Amino acid sequence: MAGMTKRRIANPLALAVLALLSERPMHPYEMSTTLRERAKEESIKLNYGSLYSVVESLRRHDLIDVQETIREGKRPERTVYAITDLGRDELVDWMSELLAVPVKEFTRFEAALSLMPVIAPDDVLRLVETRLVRLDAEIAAMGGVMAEMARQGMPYLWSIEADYARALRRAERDFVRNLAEKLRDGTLEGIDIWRRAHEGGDLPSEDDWARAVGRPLRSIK
Amino acid sequence: MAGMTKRRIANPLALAVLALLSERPMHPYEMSTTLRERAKEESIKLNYGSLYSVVESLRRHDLIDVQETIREGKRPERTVYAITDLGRDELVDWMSELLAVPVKEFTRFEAALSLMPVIAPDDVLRLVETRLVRLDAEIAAMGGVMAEMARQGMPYLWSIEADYARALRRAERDFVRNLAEKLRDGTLEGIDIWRRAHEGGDLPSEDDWARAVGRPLRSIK
DNA sequence: AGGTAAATACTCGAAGTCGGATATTTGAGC
DNA sequence: GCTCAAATATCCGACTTCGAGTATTTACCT
Repeated sequence: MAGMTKRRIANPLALAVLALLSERPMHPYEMSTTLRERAKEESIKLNYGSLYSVVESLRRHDLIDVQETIREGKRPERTVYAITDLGRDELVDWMSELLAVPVKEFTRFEAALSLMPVIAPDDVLRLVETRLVRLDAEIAAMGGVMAEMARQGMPYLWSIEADYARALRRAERDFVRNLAEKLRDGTLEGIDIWRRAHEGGDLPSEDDWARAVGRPLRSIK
Repeated sequence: MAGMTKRRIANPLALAVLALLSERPMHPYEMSTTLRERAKEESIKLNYGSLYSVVESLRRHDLIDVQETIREGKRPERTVYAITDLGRDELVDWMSELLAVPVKEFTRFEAALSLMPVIAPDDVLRLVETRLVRLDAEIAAMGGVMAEMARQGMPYLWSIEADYARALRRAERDFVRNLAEKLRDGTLEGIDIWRRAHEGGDLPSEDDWARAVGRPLRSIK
């Protein structure tokens, strides 16, 4: 259970393939349409190129097997795959690890926040205000999708990942709203140095910060 | 500002390189140590192999330039790079887009949630309870790091990305806590079908779900 | 003086990722 | 019965990513 050894196959799409094949054998194209039908595309990045290489990789590692290769008329051949016992074990083990062990995810917005001082504070304010509007719109849209799914009689269990995504977006929105306020009223700690550095027209240099703080800079951690 | 054309260079590490070179010219190894010193490694995935290819890619696109190549003693050559005007524009444009436009990020936990029914509900409960403990520990540790940075006189601005990461983790913790409760007291909608499907020893099939709901399955969206 | 750990500075190849190209068949509308 | 869009099913090559390897120099300890 949740063996922490580095997994040779890491793409979540491979996990989805194992999950689908644990229901019944399929060929890759059917996997892609099934994922789309069940709206898993929203939570697991699916693209055709990756699908076929991921399937081939699973086969090489004996987690799935070719069941048959059929050809109907002159269409391209369809190769139908089935999950192996090894694949079933891997599915449970991998899922257990994903559910039990939080891992750090590197998001783009976090990267941008960490480099924020390269943009002048007033410009940042305008940009995050724009983000705020879009986040609110997105959150509302997510609510709409979930309501529609409920209306169609689908259990919450089917859209739980959407609910999770919305919870994260809400947290982001609250954070951004708070940041915008602190930028607007000037209470963000460090904003004075940041603003002065940009007044000269240049980006703030390491020295600007060093002068402002006690001086360390080379002694963090 | 924030031109939405697909960026040929997408790796956030390239953004960090542009940001560093906007301060002063550097060679790649110095970039890596500087990023580490400033704790940017926490928010921007850094690995050596990627660094050198990303730098070469930036050079090919004329966003940075070779300034000089020096050799001290018998050490390997150091190639020092400088940002170009084009690079400065790209930095501002890219940063603006990252700050203003929320994009969907595919997290592993979201993928796992969407495939959750392949594990029996009681097992899922144990797994997410473990996650809950680890999330609490992680959130506490993040608070410790931020407090220590503040103690050393560093402005909040320098650890704002850590604060954001913590806000997301807190939202995740609240979500997971809520999920665990609903699993424990059986109020999670759909749990009965889920549990019955696993009682037979098999994983729930599409038909199990189809029988349980109105029947559509092939008519979602 | 000798040894070794850490720091310096990159290089390489295997593997994975991605979007678009390809080639056929079915279906809907006129 | 003809055409054009959509569906069916996969392949390809350019580009990235990643971890591990290489080779030297400096710093420190005994």
